[in-house]
Amino acid sequence: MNHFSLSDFDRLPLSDRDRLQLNQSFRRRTFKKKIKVLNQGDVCTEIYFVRSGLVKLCYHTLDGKEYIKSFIKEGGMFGSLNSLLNNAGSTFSVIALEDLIVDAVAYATFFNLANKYPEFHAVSLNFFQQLALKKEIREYELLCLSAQQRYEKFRLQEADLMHRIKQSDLASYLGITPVALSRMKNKSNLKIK
Amino acid sequence: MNHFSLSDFDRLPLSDRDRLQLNQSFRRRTFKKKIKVLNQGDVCTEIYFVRSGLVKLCYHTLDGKEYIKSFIKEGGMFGSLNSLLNNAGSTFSVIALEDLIVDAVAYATFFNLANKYPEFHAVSLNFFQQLALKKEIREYELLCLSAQQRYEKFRLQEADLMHRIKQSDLASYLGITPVALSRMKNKSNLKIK
DNA sequence: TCACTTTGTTAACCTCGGTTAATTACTTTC
DNA sequence: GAAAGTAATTAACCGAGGTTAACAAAGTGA
Repeated sequence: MNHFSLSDFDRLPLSDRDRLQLNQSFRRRTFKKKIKVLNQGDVCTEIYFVRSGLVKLCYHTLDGKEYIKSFIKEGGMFGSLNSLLNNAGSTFSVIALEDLIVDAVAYATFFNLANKYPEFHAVSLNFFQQLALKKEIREYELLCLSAQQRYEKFRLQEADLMHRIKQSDLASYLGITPVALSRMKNKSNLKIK
Repeated sequence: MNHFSLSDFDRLPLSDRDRLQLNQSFRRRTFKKKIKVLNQGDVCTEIYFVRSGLVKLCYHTLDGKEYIKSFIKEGGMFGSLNSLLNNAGSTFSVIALEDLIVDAVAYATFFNLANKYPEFHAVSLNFFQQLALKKEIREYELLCLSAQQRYEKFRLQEADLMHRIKQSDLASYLGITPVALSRMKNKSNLKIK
């Protein structure tokens, strides 16, 4: 969940009282690297704004495999759609890949303010629009591109993440094994030489 | 784009004048089977509600391959996010798989009414929420499930579509070739015997 | 600094799905 | 109802990626 950040709220014409309420409803939380921020299956009706650090959102299967949905870094946000919309357990876990600072806010707070301020409603609408668009792009990549093409795209578009994440996590994001990724990288190196 | 239909509007407490305007802004269109309803690359700022029939939303690649994003049947709706949100060309085409009746409405009409009626805003918010959720589920399937598992899931959850679509279109939706799907089907038949 | 753990590389082997092509079965259409 | 087009099946072959395992490299910690 990206394309939307805390600073979006600063632009809203809230009353002093409501702005205070909004600010107070944020709870700052910190997590050490490798700590699980959200556990797959747990209901989580908060939204998290990442101030610094990096997390991975990932599915864990019964046979112990991990598939990475997405990476969220500083400036981004995340939350569980299945919890927010269906009040059900999150379909994925969230794990800190770097020491993490987030601001958490209950989704209910959003709803209350959205009923009061049309501008706020536009913000939340925009958020879900951008999320749907982002998911659609990921769907396209998984459906139409080969692992090799997904790798090249990630390398170009997420250059800064390339040296912040483990190669095995990148492989899991691309939908292949670490062995396959290592193999692939060196094959394309040969072509360059 | 599903989980949202024309009947949602009937429940809205619009004024007589606005309801008339809303009803008048719908344009009924019909398409024969096999006709392209929307061409990949064209800007399309309308939303389509499917009254009867069936369409496929699909990506076409430069080398002539087709990948099916989703099927939309009567009661469902579709539109191009990239056109609605970015005023850019649609990333996919829409093709009628059966004779089709749709009601088309300009997305701008939505925006205008949403600014006027909070209830309307909730409808559009809900729409994008459900769309994001749907895309997330598809992402999960493509990332975590094998072709075989995706086939079984489709067979159970979209039973009515199984005999309305060509096997080659199902294969394209699952992300494999028609040959692979035929092979897979018969392999699992053997197991049943 | 030396042991220990984690991560990445490489090789051998295997499976699944892609490609091509021939064959059969079904639809259209005239 | 015959001809032409469209779908599905099957087989042979190939390549990408999975699996396992052994090894190397790089962190991490007492």
